[in-house]
Amino acid sequence: MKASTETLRRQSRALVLSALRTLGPASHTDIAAWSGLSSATVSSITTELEQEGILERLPSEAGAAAGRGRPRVLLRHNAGWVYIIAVRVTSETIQYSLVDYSGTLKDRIEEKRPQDELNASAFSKRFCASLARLAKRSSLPHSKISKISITSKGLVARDRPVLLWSAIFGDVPIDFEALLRPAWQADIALINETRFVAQAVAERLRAELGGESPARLSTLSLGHSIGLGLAGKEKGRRISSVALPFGHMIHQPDGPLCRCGSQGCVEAFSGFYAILRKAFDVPQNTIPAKFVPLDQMDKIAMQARRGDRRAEYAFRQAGEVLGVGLSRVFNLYEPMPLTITGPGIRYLDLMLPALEANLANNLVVRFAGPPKISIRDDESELVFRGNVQACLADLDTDNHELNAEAQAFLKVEE
Amino acid sequence: MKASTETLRRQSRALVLSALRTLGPASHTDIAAWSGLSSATVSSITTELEQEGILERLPSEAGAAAGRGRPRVLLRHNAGWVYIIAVRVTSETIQYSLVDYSGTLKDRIEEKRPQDELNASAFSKRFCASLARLAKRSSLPHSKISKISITSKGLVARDRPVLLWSAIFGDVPIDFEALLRPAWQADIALINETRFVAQAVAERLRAELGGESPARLSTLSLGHSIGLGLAGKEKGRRISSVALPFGHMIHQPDGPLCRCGSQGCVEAFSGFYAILRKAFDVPQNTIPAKFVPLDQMDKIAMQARRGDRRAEYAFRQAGEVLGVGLSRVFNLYEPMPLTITGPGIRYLDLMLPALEANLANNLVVRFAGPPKISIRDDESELVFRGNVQACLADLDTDNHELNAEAQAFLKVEE
DNA sequence: CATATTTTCTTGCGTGTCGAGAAAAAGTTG
DNA sequence: CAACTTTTTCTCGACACGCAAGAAAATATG
Repeated sequence: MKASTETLRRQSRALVLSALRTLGPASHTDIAAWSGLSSATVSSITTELEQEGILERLPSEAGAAAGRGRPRVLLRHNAGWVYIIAVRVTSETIQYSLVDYSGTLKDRIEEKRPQDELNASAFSKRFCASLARLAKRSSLPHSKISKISITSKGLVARDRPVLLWSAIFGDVPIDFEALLRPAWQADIALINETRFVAQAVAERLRAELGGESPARLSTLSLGHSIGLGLAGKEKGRRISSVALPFGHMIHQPDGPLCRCGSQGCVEAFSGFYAILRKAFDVPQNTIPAKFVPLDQMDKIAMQARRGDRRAEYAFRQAGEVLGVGLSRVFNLYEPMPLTITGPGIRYLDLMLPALEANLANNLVVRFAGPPKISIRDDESELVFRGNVQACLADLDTDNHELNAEAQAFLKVEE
Repeated sequence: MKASTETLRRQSRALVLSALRTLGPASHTDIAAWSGLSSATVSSITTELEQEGILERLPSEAGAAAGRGRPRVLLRHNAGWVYIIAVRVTSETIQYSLVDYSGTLKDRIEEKRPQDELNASAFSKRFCASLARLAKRSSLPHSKISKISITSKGLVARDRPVLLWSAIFGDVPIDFEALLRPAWQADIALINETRFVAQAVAERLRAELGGESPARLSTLSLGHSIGLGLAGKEKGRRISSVALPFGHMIHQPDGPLCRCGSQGCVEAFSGFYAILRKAFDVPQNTIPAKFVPLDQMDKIAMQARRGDRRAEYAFRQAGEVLGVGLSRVFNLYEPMPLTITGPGIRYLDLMLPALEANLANNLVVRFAGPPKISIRDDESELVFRGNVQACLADLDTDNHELNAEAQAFLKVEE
């Protein structure tokens, strides 16, 4: 709505910071060239940011490739300006990562989740303790942590960091805001992890292909549960992403029972437990297993590859349902490239033909042509990177309120 | 990305114009209060816009409710500044509406489509002729028409005004850009009509409820085919909307044959022809009828209400499929209020219970609660109003390039 | 040590928004 | 009818932003 001259400055500042994120350490002229801003504007903004402590000058260019003229002054994010903590919660482990403002991983705690800890309050208690330990270990005051971004599977509220439904705690909600606010001033975010897979893949593609990267892309995560992420280039060079609760989209109203209590969700056809259930011909409304060991899945896959009809059909059906589901998504959004990740890619040979066939059987996909499908086996890394990239982009865009105290401090100094 | 001081002016100008759209004729102070801009800025912008001929002063306030102080100078859009033509193409009729810049309908041509005109080139020829006639009748030069916005059902390309697939012409595309560019300089847009139903409903709700209006809403159009529109409040007070090709989302991969050639589309269960086919127990892969007279549908409905099992089931299944389909959409976006329009609302009593039951059976909808459903019987009016509102909002936002010649003209005058 | 080269930094200008107050145009009151 | 009040419009000076151009800085080269 109303935009003032300060809005303009904000945008330009964000643009400068964004230039440094994608270029790495860079000089005035580099930033000006990349951003389209004039050299004068960049100069004014960088000195401002430098005084505020957000940027710092690189110690000097070591003379190596110095060239002829006045030596360039390289700028970069001041790593110690603020920190973020990226947490990844999976059903097996929790990973707490401390990351500085330049995006470098400083410290990490990984803990196994006891498989019998089905109690939300025990989980919460340990969660808080580990978080505190991580900050303490680097002797960082809590005020230096500007964002705690938690990723998980399951259903996440849109507007609050609340886990509404998860495979482990079911309908017992976990409110991370209520949990962490007492001890932390940081921004607290809870995001479905598949979103960040999409974010990371899109970010990487943009870095590689530049303007040629696709306007939108999707990522599918296969495992115990099914996740779908979408990423798109918004105006202003930023990449935005969402996670869709694809796993709990109804595929067939009277279908097999899902962990969420509904019948016929995509997950109830294509999740590991669903494939297991089908392969062993267990009744379709049996309450699903919470965990399926990978080697058990491997065994079924082996049977399928050897020609066992039942096992083969279990995987094929999983692929079919994914294909139809994706065709629905692409129908509503638009056909876009697909990247598949997660432990389930080990069985992709058993699912992909059915997936592709069903994906193509749709008016919109027929017109746009079949989307490119690619596979990545580093889901964990992608989730982490995507999370960090999104957090840092957030900070770059609106580090203005946050730093009010720092700015006041500077004013006094003058 | 890069924003300059001119960007700022653009935005402020758009804000002023947008204030006048929602307030009607208004004074400086009104505009300043509504927009948050200062009185000085508004003054500078309005005199600018007035000189360019975009705004005009209202002839004086007739002294009636004049009040005490200096009399207000009311401003409004200069109706004759530019014109738009809004065209609505349905399978039965084509409606061409000439609308001035203030949003007033100036002239309209309605023509029946010959039911045997299945030839795209005959259609195209008549289309061009009628459009030319409309402009000529008001003796407007083509250059005064700044936008021709066509609405239709069927599959529309995202980035070009091309009708890719339609019930009548099938896969024979109609490229309105190629068709109209020779004779018109106007912007040419082709949009699925359900989008504008959503736009109009959202716009109306905002006018009635102000900030209390829902952030998002959906509209479902029932008839020969099925349409779904979504509208949402974007930042900057504007309402944005999309039409989703909901009718051709696959409901069931091996389901009945759809007019589009796929099997199991939503339309193939819930469109009029699908209900007819089911009620008469015609084989599900029979090539669907292109038109179903309303009185024939009425007859089936009558039978269903009297207890005919087969007819009743045909409608119930249509409702079920719509409900499951909507649950999928709400799962991917978010649950939101639903407005149902179109000729099919006459049979809603036969479909609504099944629709509601299936809509609720979903994890996401279960958490958000069942969406409010309302019914409107003025689809035609909504499509028209939504189209006009969207066009005018577009013009208000970027009438800057368009008016380059007018501005040059003014420069010479000075 | 002067010159070429490259980058950084500064100055002046045009444009945008805003606050405050002057000017305008009525009604109100003695 | 003239002075006063009220309400709105309009103008002016101050300040912020971005930009083009050129001055200044810092180095390599001959």
